[in-house]
Amino acid sequence: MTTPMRPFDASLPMALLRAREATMKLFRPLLLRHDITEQQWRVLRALTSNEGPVDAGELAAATFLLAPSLSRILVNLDGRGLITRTVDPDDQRRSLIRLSTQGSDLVRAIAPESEARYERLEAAFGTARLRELLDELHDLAALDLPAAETDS
Amino acid sequence: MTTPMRPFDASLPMALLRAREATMKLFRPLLLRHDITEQQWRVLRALTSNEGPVDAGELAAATFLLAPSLSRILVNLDGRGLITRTVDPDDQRRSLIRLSTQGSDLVRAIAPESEARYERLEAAFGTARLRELLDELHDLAALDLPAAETDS
DNA sequence: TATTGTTATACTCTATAACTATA
DNA sequence: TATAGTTATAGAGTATAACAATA
Repeated sequence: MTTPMRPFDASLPMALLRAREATMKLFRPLLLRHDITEQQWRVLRALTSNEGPVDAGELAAATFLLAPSLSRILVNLDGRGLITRTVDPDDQRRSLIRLSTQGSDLVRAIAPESEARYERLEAAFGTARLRELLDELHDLAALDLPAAETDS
Repeated sequence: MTTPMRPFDASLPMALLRAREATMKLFRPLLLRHDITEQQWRVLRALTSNEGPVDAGELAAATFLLAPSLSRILVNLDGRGLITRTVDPDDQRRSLIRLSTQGSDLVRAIAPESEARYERLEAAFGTARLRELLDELHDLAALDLPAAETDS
């Protein structure tokens, strides 16, 4: 007897992708207008959340970017004057990244439009319902299932 | 008064990405071992769901791939003998795609391992809870919010 | 004329490995 | 020796436009 795959529609990764695409459809035009890629925006957002500076490792983990990808994004954002990078005096291998004034200004410029779109989504889906969904997604991400024994 | 951004953790797109990454971490090694990319797998999975052939347009919509990306993936899968492409006799502009015997064999070979991993996830998160989450994600994706007036 | 799919082109990100500097 | 970050390299996908064939 063979093991059939569950229907494509019942696949959790697909459901997450579908939901993410539907959500991003609302925000993409906004980022495009400001000439920011999704990944660059994730970096700027992560930096906005933190008061102080963040090192590259933390930033990579928070944004789900690989170190080489992040490295290039930081070169780009630095070149555009949106972030500053300084060497950590306590550990000179570490690079401390923070939003520049110009970077903060950009986030502040995007914020109202972004929030307005978010509120439309919230109104359409339901505030309480959205909060519960966020909780469930958070718990799902926290599962941290071990890789199979057969994986290297 | 400025509009502050909501915390990075409370961002729905980030929560969806985080959850998707956590989920895919379980399946990626499996695809890697079979030398299939995530996007190629989406195509194979979409073809598995459908009994009959599917045209490229439907496939692109189902897999969230742009036409040029799909086009290259189809060349690759065709070259590996995993799919067949025929011209639709009723509309010769359309290309009808279906899984080849070899493609079906590959999906059948991956299915048991994939399902085993899915069941571990289901057991850890809860079957009923997962079903509810899938329902909510489905509803979220179905919202289809209109782009803002300011978007072109 | 509009649509379906492919090809062209430039860019970004992914992924692994090698490298530099520091610890 | 190990770690943090960058650079090298190859490959895949994104995105827009242009194109050929068909409707």
